[in-house]
Formats: sequence, C-alpha cells, structure tokens
Amino acid sequence: MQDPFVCTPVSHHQCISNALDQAETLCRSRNVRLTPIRHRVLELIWQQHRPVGAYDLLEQLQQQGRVAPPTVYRALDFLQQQGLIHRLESLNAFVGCAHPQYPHQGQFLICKSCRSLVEITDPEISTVINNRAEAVGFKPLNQTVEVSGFCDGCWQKEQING
Amino acid sequence: MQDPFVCTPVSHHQCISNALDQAETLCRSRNVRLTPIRHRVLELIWQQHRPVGAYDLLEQLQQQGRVAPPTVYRALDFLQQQGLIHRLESLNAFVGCAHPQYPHQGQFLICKSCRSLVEITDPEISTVINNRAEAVGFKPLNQTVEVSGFCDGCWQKEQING
DNA sequence: TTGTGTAATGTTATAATATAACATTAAAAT
DNA sequence: ATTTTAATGTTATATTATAACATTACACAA
Repeated sequence: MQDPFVCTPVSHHQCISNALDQAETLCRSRNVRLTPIRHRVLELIWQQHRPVGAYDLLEQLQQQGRVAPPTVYRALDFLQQQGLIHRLESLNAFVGCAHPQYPHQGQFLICKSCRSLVEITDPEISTVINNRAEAVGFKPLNQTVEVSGFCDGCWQKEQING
Repeated sequence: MQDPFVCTPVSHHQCISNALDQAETLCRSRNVRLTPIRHRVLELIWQQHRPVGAYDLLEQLQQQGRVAPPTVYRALDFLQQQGLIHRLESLNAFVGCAHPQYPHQGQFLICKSCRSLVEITDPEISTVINNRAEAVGFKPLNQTVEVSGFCDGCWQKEQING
C-alpha cells in the first residue's frame, strides 16, 4: 500500500516513473484520458517533488513550444479531479499526490526553510475535524489542512544556527 | 470569555462596535497604533461579518477618496499581525477574529452556499495535528485548517431542494 | 519647540495567479 | 462517414499582491 521505496536524490527517477505509471493505470481504469499534456504536467510536478506554481510549469512547458496559461490550468484541474495532485492553498501551488488510488483528505507539512513537503493521511485528524464541525451544526465536505514549520533536517540546522 | 451576545441581523451593529472597542483596547495595551485607516478596514471587515477580499475593501474605501492597493494590504498585514483578523487561504479573503485577546490557531468552517463562516478554536484539533506532525519529525509552527461544507441552515435547504 | 529618526501612508508601476470566451482540432460513438 | 463530445489553442482580461521610492505624520530627545 505504501511506496515500496523512499525517494532519495538517487532513486528519484524511479519515484517519478512510479507516479506516472500509477497515473496511467488509474486513468485507464477510470476511462479518462491522460493526454500528452496532462502526462507532461504531472511529470514536471513529480520532477520537482515539491510544491510548484502553475507559472513555473508553464515556463517549463514553453521550452517545447508556445503554451498559454489555460492549458496548464486545465491540466491541473484534470489532475486534481483525478486525485493525482493536490493544490496547496497557502502556497498557490501544486504537488503530486502520494496515494492517488483512493480519494482522501490529505494533510500537508510544509517546510519554511527548504520548501519540501510531506503529505500525511491521518484519519484521526480528519475525524476530529469533522466531528467538531458537526458538533456546531456544520456539514463538512472538504478539508484544507496545511502546517507550516520545519522539516527534521532544517529544524536541526535552525537550532544550531539560531 | 465568549461574546456576551450572539450576532443577529438586529444586533450586528453591536457586534461591530464590540469588535472595534476590543481592538482599540488591545492596540493601546500593546502600544501599537490603530490608525484611522486600520480602524476603518477592520470596521469594513466586521460590517460584512464574512470573508471579504482585499479589493472589495479597496472599493469601499475608495468611496471616500483615492486609495491604492498597498494601503489596504498594509492595513490587512497590521491587523493580521495583531491577531485582529485571519486570512483564509482557500478564499484569498479576510475575516474578523472572534477572539483576538490571545494568539491561537483558528479553524474555519466555510459555507459553500451562503459563504458564511464560523471560527472554532478547538485545542484538540491543533493538538492532534501537532502530534502527528511531530511524529514524523516535523516541527509545526502554524496551522491552516479550513473546512468547506454547508452551514446548518443551508444544509437543510440542500437536502430539501436536492 | 524644534530638530531627528521612525513609522505610516501615498503613488506609480508591475508581478503573480487565474479565468472568460470563443475558435479549432482530435477522439469517440453512432 | 457523420456527428457529437472532449480537449486544446488563442486572445484578452480579471483578480490578487507586492516592489520601489516619495511624502507625511508622529514620537521623543535635546
């Protein structure tokens, strides 16, 4: 259920192709079209393996010919609908979804220093939030949970350097 | 500790002046300046009593003379720093803080239908999130928790109308 | 009370993010 | 093959936000 390997600088190419293979399989099984553009955008997002802005993607796409913003946003919309990427509201950016197989509420840990991101999928978090919402008579449909702070490595450095 | 009344269309003027009085007291005690512009922006935000965009505020300010975007954004920055308003990342909008007396992690319930907003301040939610973050070696500093769904009234209507 | 430094605001321009509207092309379904 | 739908192209523009520098107001010391 989890990825069979941890993504390191060395194994990152594998991480990308894994994500793309998974996306292809999923789209085929759902009878939706992972067109060349959509595939390419997903690939670019996974290449970064961190939150990327739409215009960053646009710039990269433009290295192979003229592309306009709507093209990128449409691809992003599609990928989001398919659960292949998440949008980070606090960054106006997009990141590949680690577990696209099933729909879920992701929670995101965003490092202020290196801008890396970890997605956790903790049912307890979503449950507590939903419960509290319902307790005040609110019908929750979708959660945005984004935590800004320091990843392990950067937190060490912070403490040493002040 | 809680507001002594519930805000209704009838009592809303009181709700606004309450918030403004509180803000004045807080700013005085902190030795920061709630200038006319800042006061006015806060007032406009509370008048809506729902998330408002910066350019909405700008438009309203411009009814009393020429104002440019930086003026609004500066006021918003100040009010945020003082904890008098919150920014809603998923809406690019701002809302008055219900409990500005002490710093806190707010959680926001946003109605998709009437666009009303409820702020809850549930320590259990923040605690669970912080714990889970720390469990994966992340040092959490700031949380964004925004839940989209239906408020009580709108959910009733939804179910009736389909 | 007058300088002097700092904070706040004014002003102009522009960056960054996102979408509307309509034309064209590609693919799928009949 | 034809028709219909989905996807993409294209142009223009909306929306949100900030950079950079000028000016004004305020606080407080001399």
